[in-house]
Amino acid sequence: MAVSRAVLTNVYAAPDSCQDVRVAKEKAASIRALNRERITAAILDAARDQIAHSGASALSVRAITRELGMASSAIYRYFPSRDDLLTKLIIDSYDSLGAAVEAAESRVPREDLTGRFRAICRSTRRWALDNQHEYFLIYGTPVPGYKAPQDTIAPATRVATLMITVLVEAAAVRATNGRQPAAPAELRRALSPMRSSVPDLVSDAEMANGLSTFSALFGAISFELGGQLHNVIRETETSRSAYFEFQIDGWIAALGW
Amino acid sequence: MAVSRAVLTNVYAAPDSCQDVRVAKEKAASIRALNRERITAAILDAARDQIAHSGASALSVRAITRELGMASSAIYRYFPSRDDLLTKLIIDSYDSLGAAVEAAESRVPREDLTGRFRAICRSTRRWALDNQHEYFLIYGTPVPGYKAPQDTIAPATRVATLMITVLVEAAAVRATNGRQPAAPAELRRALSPMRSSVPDLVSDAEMANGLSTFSALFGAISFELGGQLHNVIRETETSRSAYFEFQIDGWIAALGW
DNA sequence: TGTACATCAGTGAACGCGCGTTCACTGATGTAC
DNA sequence: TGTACATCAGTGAACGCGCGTTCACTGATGTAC
Repeated sequence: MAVSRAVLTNVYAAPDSCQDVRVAKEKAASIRALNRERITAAILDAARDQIAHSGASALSVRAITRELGMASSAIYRYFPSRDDLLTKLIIDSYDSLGAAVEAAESRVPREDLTGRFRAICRSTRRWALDNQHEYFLIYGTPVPGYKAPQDTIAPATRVATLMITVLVEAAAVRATNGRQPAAPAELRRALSPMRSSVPDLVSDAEMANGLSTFSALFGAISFELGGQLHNVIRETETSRSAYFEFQIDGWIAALGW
Repeated sequence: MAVSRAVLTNVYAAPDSCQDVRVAKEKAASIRALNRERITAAILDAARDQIAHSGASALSVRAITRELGMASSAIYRYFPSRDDLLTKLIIDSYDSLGAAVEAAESRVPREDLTGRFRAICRSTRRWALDNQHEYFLIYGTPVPGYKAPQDTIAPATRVATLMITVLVEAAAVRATNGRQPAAPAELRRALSPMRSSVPDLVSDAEMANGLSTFSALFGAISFELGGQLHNVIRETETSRSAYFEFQIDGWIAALGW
């Protein structure tokens, strides 16, 4: 009980700092609202810790509140149910990955298309290695019975959107050199849902290729994290990245850039 | 209780058939041994049903015994613990996939290398679509805290072994046409664990390429099963396979065959 | 600036549930003579 | 072929645990006058 209090006190004590006071004034935020933000963040942090330690399926609201030193019922002032908490964590994971990849990609000169592609691949892998359980939370086994709500869609597409952008610009470069052959009707029909969010400039084959490369990227990462490379690729970071870089070269070649 | 009995009776009743009697004679199997086999199989079936319905993490020995109408403690006459049961299921899944892929591959004429490669890809996907939860049991999120024992290794490598065989034969064909350039030292070192089970005939680049293609295959399948193609590729079997066939062509091209 | 009321955060007990595993037991099957 | 003993399969009660969620409550913060 004493320990619990200490944790909560730490959480409450934070508003002393200058920045927090400024923020409080700017937003005209009440002590209540500030604490609410702070504790919500503490809950999410504890939840992420727990996922990182024992996986998403073991996520338990009781364990979280225990960690924070609060009554197990208190969490219901912040999240209506375990599922809502899980949804929030999923959205945050997508956003965390999306932000990391966007940041890395934006540091490459716009005209360096393969450089931008490489940056996307590398930063996705980097983030996955640094956040293994969060990676599997969003790209691992679908949780049975869990239906992803609407709000997850936008964050989920950030990396794909970036990839498509690069694909489009590459197609623009290629387009000055000549037209592409038409894809078989069956493939064209298969791609129709994706077509609606990709300019006509990108041919069907380029689109399908890009998508296939995209899933290959995640396949490579899942293999590495899932232990499928055990006894196959040396278990050092140097070797693992050397093999990954080899793969990037292959993907670029397959894209015809 | 009455229902339970009925279920068990069904299980026990089976030895009436000619085949079972023959098997019993051949093996000089006692009624006890026969029942043991039958009930072990019934437990595994129920377990697979449960996995197919609610995923591996929800696997519960109590639910299995309930389904079979036996006391929850009875299962400990067959499996020492839940973890051992899970291990057996994992091994069976690997074997089921392995057998399916080997069967499909063996039906293609030996000299048709790309045909054999195609057969491996298609049958892997087919099996995964038909056994989604078993697929995620072996290629999905690693179960936290679960350490795969030695006995899973051999079954786990059946598909990969098949792939390597085709790779080796392709390298033999290629070898008559000329030598391959040496791979960078870093990549060569990264591949060293795999090297020990692949003949020198296959160059480092070919090996790395094959492995990368292999993970791309599983990436593609995981994307399809995991719902990542939702709103991207039309949700019909025709469209999904058309896109998959397109990918196979890409992989073959990337392998340089 | 002070007071009265409304809102909110957090508590602790309880509900009802399911889980894996152990244990002493009974009755059926198998084995040795 | 029959008997005596050993092995095995299955039972049902119990242990000890953790879970998500509800509820009536207390005390602190916020708001309107």
